[in-house]
Amino acid sequence: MSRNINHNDAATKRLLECGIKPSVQRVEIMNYLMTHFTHPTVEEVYSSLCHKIQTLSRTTVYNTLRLFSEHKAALMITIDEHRVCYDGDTHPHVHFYCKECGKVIDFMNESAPVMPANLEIEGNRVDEMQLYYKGVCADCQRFN
Amino acid sequence: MSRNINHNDAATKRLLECGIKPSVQRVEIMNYLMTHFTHPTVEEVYSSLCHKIQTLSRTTVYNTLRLFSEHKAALMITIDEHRVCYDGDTHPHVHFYCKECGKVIDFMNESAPVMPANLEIEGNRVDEMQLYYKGVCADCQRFN
DNA sequence: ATGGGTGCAAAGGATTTGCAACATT
DNA sequence: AATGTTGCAAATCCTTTGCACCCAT
Repeated sequence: MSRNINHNDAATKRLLECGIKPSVQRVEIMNYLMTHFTHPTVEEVYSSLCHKIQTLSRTTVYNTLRLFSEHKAALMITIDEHRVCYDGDTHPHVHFYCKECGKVIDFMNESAPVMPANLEIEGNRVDEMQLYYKGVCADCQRFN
Repeated sequence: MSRNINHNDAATKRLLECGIKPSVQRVEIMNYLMTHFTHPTVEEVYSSLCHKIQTLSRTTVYNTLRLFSEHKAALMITIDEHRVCYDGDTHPHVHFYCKECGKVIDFMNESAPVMPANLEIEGNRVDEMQLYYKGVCADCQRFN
């Protein structure tokens, strides 16, 4: 149980650093993101936490994850045409999407674009860069 | 009218090069993509062409654009969390998404990743790379 | 008691599916 | 005739919205 308290401390710290007021739900969702690197969807976060927080609603998960991404406390990933997913790791790295199974994988060794401060291109203010690769993952190649 | 015939010839040629059997609908949709660089959504393609092809259905536009992207005749862009859009220009270039108005803009001068042949990373077959920038466009900054 | 946070139910919207009609070879 | 293409209607699924309740300050 002390493990859990520590995790939640880290989550709370992260929220405060990003200017987000911690609530029970927000801390648990951030804790989930900080301990699961599976690029979860709203549904996955919801169904993983709804037992722990009995009253949790999907709406709150939607609101919270959106809030996180607006405060750069998490990354919103739109690589999957069907649904959005989130990443607790906000350091620049490449995401790979498997068109067969929908899985999202981190490519840590590929060079990812690094966001410079105050970038403006042709008058447009840029504040996020993401590099997406798409293809067929190792598992899906094996089974087909 | 001869202009139109020329356009459609180019569209037909492109379809054949990509191994897609040309039909009236497919040629018109490809022609639309090859003459409009606005990153249209399914709805935009549909409502632009439904007067010209009276019987056109949204289903066909969905099917056709998906087919195009599978055959690399067009690019499916998932930068907008709410809807997919398409680009007839398949040369590597960066896409910018305005979070305010949802517009997608090409950044032709930014260096974009170029897809090498037969790329495999950690066993995963990569066959597409896209670099997305997000922020607030020049117009939306002006009005806020 | 005030303001933000939460959650339910309903609405909205994009996309897919099943199937019948149609066109083309 | 056979095969692939189209299009309608319905279904599905993700996400947002409106509103009421609740909690903490």
